[in-house]
Amino acid sequence: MVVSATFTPVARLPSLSPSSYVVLGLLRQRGPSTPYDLKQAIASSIGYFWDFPHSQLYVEPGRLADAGLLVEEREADGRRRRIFSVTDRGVEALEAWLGDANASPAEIRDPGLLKLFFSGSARPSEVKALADVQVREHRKRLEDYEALDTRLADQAGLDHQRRTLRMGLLFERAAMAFWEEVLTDPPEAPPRRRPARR
Amino acid sequence: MVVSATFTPVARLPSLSPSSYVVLGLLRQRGPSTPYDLKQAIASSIGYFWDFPHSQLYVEPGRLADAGLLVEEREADGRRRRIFSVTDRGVEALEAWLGDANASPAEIRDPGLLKLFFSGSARPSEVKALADVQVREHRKRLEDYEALDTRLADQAGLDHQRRTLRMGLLFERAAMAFWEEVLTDPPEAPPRRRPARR
DNA sequence: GGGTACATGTAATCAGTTACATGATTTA
DNA sequence: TAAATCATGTAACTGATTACATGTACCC
Repeated sequence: MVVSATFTPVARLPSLSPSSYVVLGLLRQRGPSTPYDLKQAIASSIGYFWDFPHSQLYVEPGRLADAGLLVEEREADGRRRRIFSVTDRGVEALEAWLGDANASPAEIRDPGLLKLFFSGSARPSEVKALADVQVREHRKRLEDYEALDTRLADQAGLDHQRRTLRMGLLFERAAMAFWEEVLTDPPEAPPRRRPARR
Repeated sequence: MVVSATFTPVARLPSLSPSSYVVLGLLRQRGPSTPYDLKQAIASSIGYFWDFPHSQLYVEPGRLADAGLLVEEREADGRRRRIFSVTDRGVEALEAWLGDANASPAEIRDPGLLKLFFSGSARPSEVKALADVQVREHRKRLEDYEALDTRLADQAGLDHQRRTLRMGLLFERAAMAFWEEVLTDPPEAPPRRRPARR
């Protein structure tokens, strides 16, 4: 006779990515939500810092559900949308992550900065055009943040979101100052390089 | 008799990613280089803002070479390393990119901030621990940048690199101030949420 | 009732990451 | 000459993006 051993029926945790935690964390904050709800929530908050296309929000929750961290339900009525909720194990996973004070370092992934870095060989007018656009875009973003901040200030219980936004404000202010400086005091063009090969 | 029409033998440009431009731009700056050279160069400069694992630096140049933007040579001697150089078409592609003043917006991809955002339900001590680590890490990073800046100041022709680094300095200073503020004036914990489902 | 914007999802592709594996050089 | 570190690469996987496709609600 075969004795069935006790084993955990839960799938091995596929080490979770930042996007997993965004999904997990948002569901925790908001309670049961559809992918579209998440999309909306992201668009007006954490998406400014960590964005991804909406298609992810249909795939990633599925993964998390497979891992037992979420459960999926279907609406009964017409749309039959998928509604996800965090399970106890999901909360555990989230809290384990939050409880670990270590985090890999920030990366300012900024295509504009990347261009500046490589603009040594470009014409000064191009650098100026770049900086112009950047100042405009950062100003716009800054205004968005300020409006958002005002909204958050009214509501209780959103202090962590608001605080995170504050870093966004600081960043945008720094970026604006930076690009204005590029305009008023442009970097010097280096001596011409030797021509490329071939 | 078949008349061969004029056509461009160059492969269709697979729209280039930021990493493509990092490779292209570095090769332009440095002249012919091996993947390892690039790795070194990235580690002490643009990698702080836009990093990727070294394996990419063996794959991506291959892609660019297929697209006709680089040429690959082999060392004749023992190691037979692969040496890549930018072609005229590569320079064109790079300059087209630099010449376009538009750039998609920056994303501060910061796992630490992500944790803060979702720490509403965490214990205050956890937030404190997080902030402690962040202050330490940002201070360290700031020191790195300052050392790097001193080195760059000595050399001529690196003004654009140095300028880019300046944004890094501004960011790190802002981040340090921010996390110190989290320590001295922690965000308020929201009222307890309803328990998760299941 | 036709158009437009919002909403919902899937499939194919591709870039990026992880893991592995090994070779070459220096140093103890 | 063994150990350690630096250097070089590939393969498999999987997460992310792009593109497509269609459904539903609202507005004129």
